[in-house]
Amino acid sequence: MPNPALLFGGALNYWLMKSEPHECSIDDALAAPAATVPWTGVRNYQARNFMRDRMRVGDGVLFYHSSCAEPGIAGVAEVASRPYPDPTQFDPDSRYFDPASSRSEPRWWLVDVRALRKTRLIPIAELRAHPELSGMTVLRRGNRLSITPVSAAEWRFITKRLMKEHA
DNA sequence: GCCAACGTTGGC
DNA sequence: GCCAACGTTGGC
Repeated sequence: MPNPALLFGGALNYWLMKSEPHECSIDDALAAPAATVPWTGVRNYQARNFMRDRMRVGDGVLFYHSSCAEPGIAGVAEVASRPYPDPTQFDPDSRYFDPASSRSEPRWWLVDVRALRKTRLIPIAELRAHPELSGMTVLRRGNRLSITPVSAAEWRFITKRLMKEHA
């Protein structure tokens, strides 16, 4: 088995990951040990597949606050672990418990995410206002995916331009 | 709280 | 395997 980094040309991928700030905000993530949090609770197959099959340690992450007063990008993070089974699926006391899953055949996988820095909040309306970002998956009508891919161009535009502007 | 959009469930 | 009903997401 060749090194996956060779197969993928060593190129990193970029992602946008939604978190509800009352569950885990960018401040919460930065305050965690090693500024790292397990991305628990994803119970959507497409989002799971991104974490389980596509993410690599070091991938860039736009940390997005959702279901809150000010939805938008709140910080920059990175993928900090390889995928592993989400422990909450085995915990009967967890709201994410999945009785249909088993330790021998886990259904739900996650990665650890390390917060790198908090940024000014970039509201979703501002993202929509930039034609450069019109192709972003997260902006698509009716999108509900909590994890979506971000292109290298979108990543550059957001991190190098929007994050340097003032609100 | 509304509601569009979409994923999941389950009867057939 | 179809598809109606239902549940959830998440911006507004």
